[in-house]
Amino acid sequence: MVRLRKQTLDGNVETLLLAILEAGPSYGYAIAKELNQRCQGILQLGEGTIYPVLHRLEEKKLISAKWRLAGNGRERKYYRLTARGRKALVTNRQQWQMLGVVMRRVLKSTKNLSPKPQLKGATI
Amino acid sequence: MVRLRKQTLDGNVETLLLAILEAGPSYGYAIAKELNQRCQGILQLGEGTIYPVLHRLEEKKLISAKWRLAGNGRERKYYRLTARGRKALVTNRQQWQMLGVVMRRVLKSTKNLSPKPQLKGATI
DNA sequence: TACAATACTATACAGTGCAAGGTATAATTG
DNA sequence: CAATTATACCTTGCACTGTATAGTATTGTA
Repeated sequence: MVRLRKQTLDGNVETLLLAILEAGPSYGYAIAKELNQRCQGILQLGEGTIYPVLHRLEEKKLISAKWRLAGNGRERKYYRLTARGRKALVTNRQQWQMLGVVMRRVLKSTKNLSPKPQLKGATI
Repeated sequence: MVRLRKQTLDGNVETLLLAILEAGPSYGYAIAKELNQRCQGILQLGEGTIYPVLHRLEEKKLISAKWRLAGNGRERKYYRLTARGRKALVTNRQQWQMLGVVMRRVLKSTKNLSPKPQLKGATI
């Protein structure tokens, strides 16, 4: 599997988790499954990644947690988006879009400049 | 100016610098100017960001440096892409594309699920 | 004379992903 | 019954990266 490197993903895991919770409350284990299934072959996030991020999001009050007993007799910690979390998600989407603009502006334009240095003007 | 946050940009500055050097050798101060001009209103990288990154890239042998005296009597440290740097840039572009796939896959699909919970079936 | 622009450097901090290791219960398989 | 797998959570500590801060030195301009 061609994996996404840490550095590339950096700063976006929070956004991904918020986005998944946007669809409705869920818990860590399920979120991991969901995410990894959706990004099969590209991304594989372990629990060591997801749980700490969830805790951070809770600290920042972007999500809130509630323990609940599931049908299978297991305790699950359900998370849901808070109002602040919803706002943050909007911001994060914008940020993501802006990053796209920057990356495209730089990655593309240099590509075109490099093979044929400068054609303008009569000289050459 | 609506700025790109560190976390959003994280892991991509190296790619940006490599991309700019793809067009030909340059030096820190000029790279900064170039980058900031191209991303006016979105991105503003200080020297405290760019120089350390250049040093790291040099350590990793993705770029190589050579001091040269410029016409204005100033010493400039010119950087150029190495073979490894070129390869890294290719990889980074791929990584960037993959991140796009992941983000779109997650950010979009949840958006559609959230407003209207479940319409399939006859109940509701 | 003072200030801006050019040009580079070093140090130290904070945020983030994630590997590694741990606990505990239910369900399945040998 | 024993062993394994799946479920479900947690913590500690490392490495990487962006960047704020501060410092040096030269040239040109007001």
